[in-house]
Amino acid sequence: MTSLRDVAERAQVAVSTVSAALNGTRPVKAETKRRIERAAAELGYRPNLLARGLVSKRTRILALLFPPPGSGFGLTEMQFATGAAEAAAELGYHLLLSPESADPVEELRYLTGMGLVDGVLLMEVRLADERTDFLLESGTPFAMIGRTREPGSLDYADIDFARTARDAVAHLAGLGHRAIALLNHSTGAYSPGYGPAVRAGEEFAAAAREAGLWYAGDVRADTAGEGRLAFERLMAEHPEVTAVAAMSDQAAVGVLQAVEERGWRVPGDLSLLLASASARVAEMFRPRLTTLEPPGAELGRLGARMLIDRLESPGSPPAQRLVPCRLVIGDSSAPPRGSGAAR
Amino acid sequence: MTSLRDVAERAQVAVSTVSAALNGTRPVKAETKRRIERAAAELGYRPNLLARGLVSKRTRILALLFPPPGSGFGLTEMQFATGAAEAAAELGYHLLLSPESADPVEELRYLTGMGLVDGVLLMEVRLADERTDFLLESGTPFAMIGRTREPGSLDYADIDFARTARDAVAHLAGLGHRAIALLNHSTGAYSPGYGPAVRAGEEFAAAAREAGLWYAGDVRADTAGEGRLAFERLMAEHPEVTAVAAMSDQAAVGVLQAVEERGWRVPGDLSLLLASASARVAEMFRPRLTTLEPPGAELGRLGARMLIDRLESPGSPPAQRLVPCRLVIGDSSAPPRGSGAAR
DNA sequence: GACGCGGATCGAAACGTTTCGCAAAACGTA
DNA sequence: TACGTTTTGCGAAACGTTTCGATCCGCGTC
Repeated sequence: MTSLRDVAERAQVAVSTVSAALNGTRPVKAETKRRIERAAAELGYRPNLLARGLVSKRTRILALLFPPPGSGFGLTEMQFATGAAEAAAELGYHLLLSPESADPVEELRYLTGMGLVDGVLLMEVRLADERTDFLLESGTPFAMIGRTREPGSLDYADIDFARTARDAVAHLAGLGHRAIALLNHSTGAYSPGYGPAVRAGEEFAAAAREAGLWYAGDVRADTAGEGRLAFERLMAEHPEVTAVAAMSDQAAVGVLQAVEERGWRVPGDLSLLLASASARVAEMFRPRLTTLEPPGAELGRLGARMLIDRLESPGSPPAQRLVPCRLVIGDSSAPPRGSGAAR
Repeated sequence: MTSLRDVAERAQVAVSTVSAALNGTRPVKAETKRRIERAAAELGYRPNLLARGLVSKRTRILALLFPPPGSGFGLTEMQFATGAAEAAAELGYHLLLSPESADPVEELRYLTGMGLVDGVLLMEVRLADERTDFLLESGTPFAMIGRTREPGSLDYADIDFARTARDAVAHLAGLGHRAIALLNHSTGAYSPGYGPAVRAGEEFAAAAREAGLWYAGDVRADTAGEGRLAFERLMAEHPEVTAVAAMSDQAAVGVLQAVEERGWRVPGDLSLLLASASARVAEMFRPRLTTLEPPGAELGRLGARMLIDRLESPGSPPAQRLVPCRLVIGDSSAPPRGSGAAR
């Protein structure tokens, strides 16, 4: 491993001069600089990040905490990670992928105490999240993908649920639907206060109200089995519902089962929207589902970028970005049954 | 940030003694040790990884290179990452998620040159892979998820394609199929020599031969459109084929389209297997597809573990593990058309 | 009572950087 | 020529560890 000293020797200057020349920390005579750069290139010199980090207290490493598997870790969550890693790499940073153990706060204490990471990127943020409390208290810079209930002046990138819900509702209302339902995540599978579930619920309700649509909100399912039952119950209690938006792809599978069982067809008898699933997933369904595709990679990129901004200019105003899901129209949404148009 | 020196002061001993006591590097009198440990706990001391790494030349950080998005990065690939991160964490290591740029070797040179990572975990390995050449030459420890054509004494964890193909073929043969086809990845989308494509092709052919089945191997598709066309062509040329295994979920979508267009049903008229897709994905299809679920998380875990073994006992014999995909039987495989059994 | 020995602890050096006060050289001006 | 100013480069210290030879102490032995 070639060090700054080797370069200094070869270029016939002092170590500190090499450092200055290579980093542009202070002016170095053009000719000397050239000589140093040549020596560095010839020796294939690469600065040692550890030594640099030790003195500068900056490692240019970001940690991304990811929740234990099973808690709905899908394609979208992976896009957070790859998007963040890419944005970080573009800006000269690295991303550490840290699995979250049973005690996330202890995990964070450990992670930040080592001096290894400059900042933390949080995902799967809950409305009240102990992790943010710890990070605030410990003074560790961080940004969130998702957000707490009162993000105050914290940095975050999240889905624009308000906009997304209104787009979806407008799509359905435009087709002629008058009564819709949101098949939300079940409270059991996710810790209570799981942001997306709560916000989707609130915003779909608001959007439906604004559009003058009847709305059933408290229908919940996360598995195919649950989805089937939930849909049956919904139809029993509210037969007027002609369109359903499902938050979970698994639950959508159950709805399709139930639809088939009663001899119905999608979209003739029921319009089915998939909320929070990539178009790639929606394509696998028959018929191709209309979907609200979450901007996973973009949120990851934004999160990483705002964290880096925070690190490099700590005083700047908080960055808070909301990005709507993209409505990708498939073959599962059509005018409601009995409207005469499609059958 | 509390340092070794603070602990030493509080415990009234020398810095080096604290280091020895905390790491067990050399014997320290029980009472002294207790005193030191108490002081460390009271101060909330955490060793600084950078300083430690600087002298020990070991950071306990592993890098996982992941390919640029678009090259078929799905749920399985993500499981490599999370599995590896978890296994690493269990053993006290960290995982750096590194996006691979256009020049992977330069990327590696950079990554390993900084002294930041102890070893590298490679995925999406090709049969002839320049990255392994570089890593071997530079003496960087590494392990592969996947493998080159001649892995020699390299460490790897890969899918057991031979076993997987035989399981799949046995399943189909047992149902009565006599002629099958593998809908492989198209050569265009993947760099030539993409291991899984080549090995799946070879092993399915071998398994079919052994089972006495007629086999069509050179059918390729990676998108729905390609899948539809490929299937149509297959049926035109080889109408005797009654079962298809698709390597790509997208291609399977195309096959289902084509099946529907000709008024057929799955599995009555065609048995369709999904190779290399998680059961969760297979469930979204109607009917639920029979699938060969790759052991993504396990391969990730194995890869991380063998890399760590290599780091901690460099002389140990190479670890090479093959794990078969799990055959998850869905509703898409049944006796062949015309067999009288199912219709 | 001197000597040697082993266990326990200490102190200093080293890892590869950055940072900073200072000295040397170069230049312009009186 | 002498002096002040700017430019350029140097050397030492510091970051928080690990490592290793040196030192100190108590004890048994002859």
